[in-house]
Amino acid sequence: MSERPIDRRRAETRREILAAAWELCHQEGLAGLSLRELARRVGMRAPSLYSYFASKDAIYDAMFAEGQIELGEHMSFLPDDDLTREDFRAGAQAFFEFCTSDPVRYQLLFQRTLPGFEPSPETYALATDRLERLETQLASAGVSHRRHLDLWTAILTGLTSQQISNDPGGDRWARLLDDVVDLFCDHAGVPPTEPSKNPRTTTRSRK
Amino acid sequence: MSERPIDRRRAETRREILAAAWELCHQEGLAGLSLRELARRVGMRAPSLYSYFASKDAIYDAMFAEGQIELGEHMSFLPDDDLTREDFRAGAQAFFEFCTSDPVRYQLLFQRTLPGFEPSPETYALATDRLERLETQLASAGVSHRRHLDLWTAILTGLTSQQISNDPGGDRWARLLDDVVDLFCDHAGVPPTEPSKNPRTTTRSRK
DNA sequence: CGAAGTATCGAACAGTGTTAGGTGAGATGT
DNA sequence: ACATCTCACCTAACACTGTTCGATACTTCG
Repeated sequence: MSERPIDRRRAETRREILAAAWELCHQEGLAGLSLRELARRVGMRAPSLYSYFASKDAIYDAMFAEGQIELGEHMSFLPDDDLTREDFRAGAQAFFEFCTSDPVRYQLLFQRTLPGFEPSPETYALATDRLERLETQLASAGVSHRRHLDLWTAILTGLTSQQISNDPGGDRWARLLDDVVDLFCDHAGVPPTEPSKNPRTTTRSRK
Repeated sequence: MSERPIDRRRAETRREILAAAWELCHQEGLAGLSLRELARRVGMRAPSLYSYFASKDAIYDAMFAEGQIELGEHMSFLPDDDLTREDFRAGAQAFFEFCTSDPVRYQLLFQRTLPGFEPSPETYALATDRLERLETQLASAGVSHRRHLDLWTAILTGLTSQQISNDPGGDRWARLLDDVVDLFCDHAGVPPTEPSKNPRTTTRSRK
């Protein structure tokens, strides 16, 4: 019923526009997205884009949704139950790597930076769903207070945004990651993974 | 020489423009600053502003400088030497309060949000000076590793930005502040203020 | 008073997102 | 096969933006 080839063609063009939008943003910055330039890159004029997206913000919204889905996929390797401290480490690193690998995407997803842009309810639901999943994951490790969830998000976004803003391409804050995870886990009551007979300090894995 | 009344008048108008710019940004958002509207509010037309500021970004730059100076004054109650854990707490709270009390100013000072705007070298020096002062303050408390300075800034900005973005006007992240400061101080080796009966981590050892 | 300096203005330029209305091609119905 | 309809795309235009140019008043000074 909705398999009409005409719809397939439309969806294909939509994807093409979105891909060009990402490329343009990577080149000119997130706010440097110009509809006339975007249209030129896909062989159109600016007004023609409006038959595929209701507005410029609708394009940002679709990009936002894409980014959320990508993040979900990037974090999907984590189990839903019985998270260990090692999982916390791996999760933090995966999130950090996801963010720093594409600052423009990070800016769109996590910084409220575009003047006037707000994700639509359906798109925003992707973000809250992801946060709900994180909530259950933390709960499975015995971290059930919202205080701890809030602390976890604040720490992770704090590190990543400092990394992106003040040392792009470097590792000045990336190197703090493991220590911070241990700090959080100690505070939140996530037991160390290795059955060490010396629980005084963090078990330093030779890396 | 620089006391000519004509210069005083110019400086006065400059201040008037800046005040109107802050007010306009508070109403329309940081990016909602329109030169024509700004000029209208001070009884001018847009081109006249260019005899007081070289560009719109120059206005943002002056606002950035004002914000940095205000932050310096807001944090000036802290001593330069021998910071106690109580000082860390008070400093964190003061910074947090400064940021959340004016999200627009926070956005200008700490988020790289305005497309294309970068503070001028002289203005940026205000920021680096402030960070240097923080560095010496931390060092006076035995916290001399750059890792710890970076961790401190990441934690504070992480908490504040989460507070502003996800719970404006509330206290969801504000309530975490004291715990986080203690967490950091324990990790960085800042001794507790009270002479506790538990001296496990009180030794101020430099590594 | 004339001259110099200062403050402000209108008009215009090159952009921006967005809307209205029109054109031509291809699919569809009879 | 012809008429109809849908879809994709266009041009023109609007209201806005920051910014520049050149001219016009007003102030101050020699």
